[in-house]
Amino acid sequence: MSNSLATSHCLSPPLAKLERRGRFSSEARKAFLAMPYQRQAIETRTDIVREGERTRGCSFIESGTVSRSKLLPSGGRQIVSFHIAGDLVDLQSALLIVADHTLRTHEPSFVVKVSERAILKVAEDFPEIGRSFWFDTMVDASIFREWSLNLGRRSARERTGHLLLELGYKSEAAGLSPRSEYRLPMTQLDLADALGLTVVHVCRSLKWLREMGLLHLDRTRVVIPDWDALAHFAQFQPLYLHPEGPRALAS
Amino acid sequence: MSNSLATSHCLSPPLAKLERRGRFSSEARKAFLAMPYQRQAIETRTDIVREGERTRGCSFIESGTVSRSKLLPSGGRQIVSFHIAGDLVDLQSALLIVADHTLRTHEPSFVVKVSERAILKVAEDFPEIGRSFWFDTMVDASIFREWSLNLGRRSARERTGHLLLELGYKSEAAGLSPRSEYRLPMTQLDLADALGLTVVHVCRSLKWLREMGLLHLDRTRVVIPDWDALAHFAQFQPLYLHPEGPRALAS
DNA sequence: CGAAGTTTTGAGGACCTTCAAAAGTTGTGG
DNA sequence: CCACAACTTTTGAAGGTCCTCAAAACTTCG
Repeated sequence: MSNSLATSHCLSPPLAKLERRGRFSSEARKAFLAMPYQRQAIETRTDIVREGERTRGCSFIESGTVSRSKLLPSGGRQIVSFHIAGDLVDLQSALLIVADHTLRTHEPSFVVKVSERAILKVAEDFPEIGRSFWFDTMVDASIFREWSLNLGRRSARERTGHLLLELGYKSEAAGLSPRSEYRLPMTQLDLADALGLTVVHVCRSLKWLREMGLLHLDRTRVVIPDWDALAHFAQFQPLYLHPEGPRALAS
Repeated sequence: MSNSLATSHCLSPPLAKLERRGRFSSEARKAFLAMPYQRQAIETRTDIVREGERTRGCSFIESGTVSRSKLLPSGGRQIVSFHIAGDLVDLQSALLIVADHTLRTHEPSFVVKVSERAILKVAEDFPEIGRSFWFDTMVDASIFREWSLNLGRRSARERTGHLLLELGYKSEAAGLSPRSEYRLPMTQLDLADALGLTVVHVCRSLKWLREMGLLHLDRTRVVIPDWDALAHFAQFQPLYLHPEGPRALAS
């Protein structure tokens, strides 16, 4: 748990993500990077934020993989999203007082924590940053809507394919890998919890996708040999990720 | 389609919703109500915004009921949320350039449309309003997460009960009715599209809930005779609606 | 009053789950 | 570096939830 100070390149991944959608002024950039933070190395399968607890600061992912999940009293778990390097995975803690879901790592990760106050201040002082945060929350919401569609209206095989396409797409957008070949640190049980299925059926769905030539799996490596074929099968259209970025401001 | 001008009480329902979570300064309130708008009467089952189209202005609900839904190329439809009087149902159009879902009325409704520019300006000029918008988007996102849990991990009966509890809760919070007795303008087909089920199975689920004494249905009227019993059965906990409101600003 | 839409019921079938166990992989300590 | 334990993936068999197809009863609206 090292402390702030000095050249804060730990905040670069989230800044880069925000700036993919539109450049900031250099003052805004400077103010963003000047936020005090704490950097933490988190090991695999460790909770960063727990459902029901009061929020304390906003966590960004510098590197690694994190999921958001919700628990049912009866024991069921639903993963509602996966996040990778650069994701502002915990922006909601800036305004929401109590966490409605759990954040947990799926591989050794580095997490950068900034106080809510600093987030809210930089959002207020630099409206371009405030809008960028708001836009990020909107895209998040859009992704949740797509997951509802996935869970409610797609078959297990389509659902599985769709998730793997989304992960590839986001990985490429974050500059981590080509979209059709990436590392997948999640177990099939994790995938099952994200897909609203059982491990057994995820395994069978993956097997079917492999047999159809739509997918190659090698340990933790996903290869999508024909992106368009799988995208067609799973009805994947990246519109919901809003790659077009936010509305440009007219004068 | 009457025009702006004069005392704008059409914007009162959305303003009231925002102020439930924390009062605005009188200048902020005045600026909010001073936004130019268009008021439209929309008949039942009419699209306000269509998936894939460019966004043009933000719609608020003055009165009525509206759903958000996404379509599958294969014809499936998934409703991802329902909205009632006061809901800022279309805030995302302020920043998202192309709509990722459709907004449609479920009863005759009055909708108030404000330009994105006016929204962004009032959010910038009054940070308290900007934060309030952002908070609203966050709560929206939280509700989508809960729907993912609902679709992925609850049985048809639990799912159905959970939705009816959410609608009652929101209806009471909006000051429209007691939570355990409200009007439901949606058909069972609509509920099916929201629950990821078929009409047939929604009908059977409702029948079962009725037989268990957890629910009374009288035409368009829902009565929940024992709120706690149904809430226990459906594992409904309103935490995800964040009734506690946004973080109060220190200093 | 007739037409269109909505709700309800029945019967059969499909998709996904549950339970169980084997095979394969990863991590740890001796 | 091997041995062993814990975990993960895979396969099989049986069963249940939810779907499909079909049609009747009921409601709404012009």
